[in-house]
Amino acid sequence: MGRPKKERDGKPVLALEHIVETALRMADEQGVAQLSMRKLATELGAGVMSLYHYVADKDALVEALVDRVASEVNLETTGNWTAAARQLAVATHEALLRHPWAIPEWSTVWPGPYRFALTEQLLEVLASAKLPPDVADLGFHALTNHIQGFARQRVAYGDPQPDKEEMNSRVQGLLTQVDYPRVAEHVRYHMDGHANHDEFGYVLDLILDGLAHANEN
Amino acid sequence: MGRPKKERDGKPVLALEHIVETALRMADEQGVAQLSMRKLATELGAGVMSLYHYVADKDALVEALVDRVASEVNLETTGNWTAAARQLAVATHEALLRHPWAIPEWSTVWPGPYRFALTEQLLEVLASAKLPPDVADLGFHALTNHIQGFARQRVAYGDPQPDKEEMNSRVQGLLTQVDYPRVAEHVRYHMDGHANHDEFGYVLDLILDGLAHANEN
DNA sequence: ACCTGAACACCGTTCAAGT
DNA sequence: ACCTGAACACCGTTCAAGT
Repeated sequence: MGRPKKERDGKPVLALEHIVETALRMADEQGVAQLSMRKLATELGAGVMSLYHYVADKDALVEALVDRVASEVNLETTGNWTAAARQLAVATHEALLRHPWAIPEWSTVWPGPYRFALTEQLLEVLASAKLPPDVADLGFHALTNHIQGFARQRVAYGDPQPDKEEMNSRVQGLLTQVDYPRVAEHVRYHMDGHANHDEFGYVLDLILDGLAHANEN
Repeated sequence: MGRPKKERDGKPVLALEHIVETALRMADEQGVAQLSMRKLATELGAGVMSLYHYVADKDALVEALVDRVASEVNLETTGNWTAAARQLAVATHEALLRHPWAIPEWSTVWPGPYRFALTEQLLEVLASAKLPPDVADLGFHALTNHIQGFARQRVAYGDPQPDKEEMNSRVQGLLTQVDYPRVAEHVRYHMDGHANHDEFGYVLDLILDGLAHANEN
């Protein structure tokens, strides 16, 4: 709002980090869809075009934002490869839940350095397991799909999103609907909290056990 | 282009089906992101605002488009429950590959009737397996995540997309990169076609076998 | 019922100009 | 190097009006 504008002493007012942090906060509050270069600039107390000195275009900003989310994932792990893979998966899952707008972007957007480092780390952990190459590949994608898929699902069935309050009323409609009894039953199952609490970890262990088991044959 | 405009005889020029089919073709050609109400109207030889007599807003159009993709999935199945689940999964996977722009929308957008019918059918198939409720739920999400995740992955590693030719050059850069050796190795593995061809079916069977096996204990 | 153009309130981004 | 306003080429959608 009524912030000091322009330069202050000789130092730049803007900085990439400042831009990204502010954009992240705005995305967390209203979703990426609602984030615009113009709103972001206003929030920063700068002219729109100033942003373009730090970021090539809007896509690059979103990429930076997603990578900022990736940066929250702790890459240090302890224990054997299954423990390590589990830690990476859980940490990624939690980072995505902290920034739900990032879930659909996660595998759509070109990865930044943090995202690459995370992928590298997970692949490295799987490599350390000395699995047959095809099993390792399959395991990587199974883990990856599970991380994203579950985050999406958890947000969908979980707390109302700032982004989509319309959706919540539609979900209510579903429950009193009669055309799709199994769907209604399924939604009710999740709403009652039968699932959510640690289905993520449960399925994760199934995948990891499956991989470890494949290694013994 | 130079099409006949306005009414012809007494009949409406536009029709929801015509709008959706045209929009679908445009989305297939250029991606949903490039699709605009204005371009669509021009393509149809109509004024922009005419569209709003058939569709509430742009979101509703995209929902209709995604449901049009869902409508391509054949719901009739044969054989036991694993065979039936397999058929639904494969048919969905194929429909998504036919319309890659729909993959990120698939679980983001509110489902239309065809999508609901498909979900209902898959849940029904799983219900017929008489699995314990938690296993059925877990199986549903595993299948669902696998369908989407694999379609996404296959498009990412597969043929160049009309949408994102910039990405293809970035992938090339990755291969000659040295910072992320495991990532480069992984991408090369996929590019060499070691995976893609039927990893989808392979992992699908792992999931189904796992569910069937869980049922025996 | 069906179709429409003008107008409004937004976008991202190019350009030319300022310090 | 850093910042900027004006301008351009787009958006989706409201409104009031036409048939």
